[in-house]
Amino acid sequence: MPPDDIHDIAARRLSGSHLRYTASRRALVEVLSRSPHPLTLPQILGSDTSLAQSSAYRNLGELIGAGVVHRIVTSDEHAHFELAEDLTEHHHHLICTSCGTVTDFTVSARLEKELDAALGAEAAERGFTAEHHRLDLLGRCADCA
Amino acid sequence: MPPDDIHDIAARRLSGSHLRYTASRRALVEVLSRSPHPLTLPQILGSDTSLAQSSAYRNLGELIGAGVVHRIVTSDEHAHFELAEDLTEHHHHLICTSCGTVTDFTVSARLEKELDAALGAEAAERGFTAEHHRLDLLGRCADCA
DNA sequence: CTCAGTGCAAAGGATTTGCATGCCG
DNA sequence: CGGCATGCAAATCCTTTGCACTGAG
Repeated sequence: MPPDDIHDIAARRLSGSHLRYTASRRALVEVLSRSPHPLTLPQILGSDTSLAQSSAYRNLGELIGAGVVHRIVTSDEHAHFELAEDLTEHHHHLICTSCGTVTDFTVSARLEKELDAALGAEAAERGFTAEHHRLDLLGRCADCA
Repeated sequence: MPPDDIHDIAARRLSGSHLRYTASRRALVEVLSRSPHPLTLPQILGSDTSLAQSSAYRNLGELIGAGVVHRIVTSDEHAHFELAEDLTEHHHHLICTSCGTVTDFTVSARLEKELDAALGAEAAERGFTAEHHRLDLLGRCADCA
């Protein structure tokens, strides 16, 4: 999907909640869409000091509420942010327990399907309404090994 | 495995780091071993007010360091604690995005094996040293549905 | 004009840490 | 006796919130 569409979608989802797709919000989506992996708030602000930290958190919150951004919680001190899966594609995370870096990866469609089947059965059995699954691999990244 | 063995193992692992298996620590392990699912610190203290909150956090930290306890981070405000997998058995979590409750479940050995194979391959390809994987199902529990 | 967006400063809240005391070995 | 363990209170630090001001439509 062409990069521009992401902004169109984001704008549409925000307007659904009477929220504007301001330059700040567009910038956040832009940064996240360019990154090959989820980013922490410090990383997001990193270069661009023009946006106040509180505004960044606030806007990410709005974007999350609108289903544009997804927040990933690891044992790392900071949370990590990435675009919602339906704006990218379903994937999983390699999480370095040493430096906290999060990297994306995918598994075969077949395995993915088996997972969904197994999880769906488990959920049904307990009256649990499944929203989505999370499969992460924890360990040491090449740099920290 | 008989419950008592858990304490023996815990004591042994702690002593390896010159740490004592005190009554407080034993109590923490006992509470976690009796619970059918991971607990938050407030839940752990819950009934037993005899242990100071700071000591509970500190002891859980020691137990985690000794590989006796495992800390689970969700988007919930509190972290959840459970016994290390080698003291129980490999399992996964159903996490309620509404009330934060964490419930255990397992999948077939065959699927588990496929997962390990797929994840292992992915890790090897990137020079990532895998420690363990995490497969969770997020959604609404029966009570919150 | 109205109301959402933004920055700054202050508040929140889970978790950690400093320090003095208690207690096991 | 020496050193870990514990309580209490204070400190941390990511994240959220209050408030006044600015700006888009």
